[in-house]
Amino acid sequence: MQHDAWSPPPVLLTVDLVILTLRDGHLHVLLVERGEDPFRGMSALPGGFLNHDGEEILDAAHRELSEETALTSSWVHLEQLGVYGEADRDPRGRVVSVAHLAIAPGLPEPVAGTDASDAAWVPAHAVLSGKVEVAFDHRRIATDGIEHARTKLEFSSLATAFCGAEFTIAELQQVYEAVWGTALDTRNFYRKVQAAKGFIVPLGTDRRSTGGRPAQLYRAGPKTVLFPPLIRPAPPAAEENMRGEEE
Amino acid sequence: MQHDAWSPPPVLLTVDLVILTLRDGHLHVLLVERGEDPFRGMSALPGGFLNHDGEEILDAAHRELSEETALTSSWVHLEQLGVYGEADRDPRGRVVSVAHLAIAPGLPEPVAGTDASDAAWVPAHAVLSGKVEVAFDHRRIATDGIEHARTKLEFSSLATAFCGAEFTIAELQQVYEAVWGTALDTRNFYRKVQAAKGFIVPLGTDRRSTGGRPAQLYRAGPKTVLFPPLIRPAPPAAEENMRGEEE
DNA sequence: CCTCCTTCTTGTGTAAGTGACAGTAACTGA
DNA sequence: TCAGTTACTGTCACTTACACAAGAAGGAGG
Repeated sequence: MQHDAWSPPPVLLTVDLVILTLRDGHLHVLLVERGEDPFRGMSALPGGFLNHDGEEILDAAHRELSEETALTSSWVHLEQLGVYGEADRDPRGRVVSVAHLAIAPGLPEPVAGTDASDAAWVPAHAVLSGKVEVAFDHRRIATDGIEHARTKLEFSSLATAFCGAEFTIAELQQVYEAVWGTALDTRNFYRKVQAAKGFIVPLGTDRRSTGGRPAQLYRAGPKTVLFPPLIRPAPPAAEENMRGEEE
Repeated sequence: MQHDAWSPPPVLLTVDLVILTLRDGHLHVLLVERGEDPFRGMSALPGGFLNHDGEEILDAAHRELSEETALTSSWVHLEQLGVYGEADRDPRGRVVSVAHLAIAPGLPEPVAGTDASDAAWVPAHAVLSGKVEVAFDHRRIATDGIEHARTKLEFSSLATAFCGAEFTIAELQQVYEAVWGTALDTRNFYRKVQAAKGFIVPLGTDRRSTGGRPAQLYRAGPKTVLFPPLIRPAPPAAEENMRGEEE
């Protein structure tokens, strides 16, 4: 089927990042304003081409992450999300993007002064709902990334990546509430997170005065998979009445 | 940072397939014997380069699937698994592989007479344990694919992809037992699969004589996400005794 | 026709988990 | 010490999960 004269078509690889963080109790995504020509001036996910032929994809993701944010690679969760390679997704030609999901503790400073013309934290719902236009197929990538994070919060200890090294259970609950967009019962939350052994480990009763009773501090535990998981409450939608459908 | 003279390094894209099926009650993976030069003669996952610049990745996966198996694209589950692009994974140069997971109903015939020198169904445990050597990083890809399938069996209706259009609950249970490698309680299994509305729908009490009582036939239902999920029983390993760890 | 064999199908009791609910504990500042 | 703020906990009703064994429906053979 393949002649010796035939050679496979080369493609260009980019790395795109869905960087999530919490700001004032809401989930935010980092978007940059494109300074280059396709979609110049439009918002887009941070990302870029491989630097050189030998650069590892994950290293490129780390590089882009530190270029766009002032984050050291530690304390940042970074994982591969998937490939987006539709033939017509980039007007420049065949560009295949490896999307990554990054999660970082709250970064109050809206990063700026980097390669990209401008960078800003945008509320996640603004991207999901389409209020903010984004270039390429980046809305789908962001949507997939956010949904991935929401699901992974249920079954893994990913939520601790939104917090710093030390956090309180109340802060952890805020993470879940912000990412899922739902309110949770405090008492049940306490019971569940403490029932999942290895999720969080208590530190020496440190305190953090915020005007009330001091909170116990915890750090992330060794386990990355949560058991039992924290099942996300079903949204009020999807009510399907099926009657006469027994046996 | 990037000069006008700079241009991103091109890479070659391949599509690799982890094709799973059930044969005599055990999970099998399709491996081909490589006829080309890197790792010639060694077993590998079926796959290949993009045919031309405009070929969609998913289409390429379908093409490779039908080249290696006599399967029509219908009745085959095919989804993207992830990207494997380490710089030194292919001695020919920078080759990035988009791995896919394919699941097909039992194919008793060991496929042959295709482009690849030879194709054979290999028991999954032989690949996982390293008994069978495979080229490139294909052992990791296969391992990831199998683990992905195991997890997805819990939360999606993926198991029906291992069966034909019609199946009995006992056959569906065999799928779960084979993929997970564990025995399941028949009564609880019946209750659970029937509790997940939209998972399977009964047909008109057809029968299939196997010497015993005829079995009810079912087909896959409309729902792709299972609720409640079928939680996989924890393997006997991973017993961690943590004492004095209360409160 | 009866019996045996093989396979499919079902119910119950108990243990654990889940969700809804409100009040107490610990500290700060006036 | 009193009010304000935040952190933390216990119970009860209900649902779900698991372990467990007997009956139903057909085929084969006497």
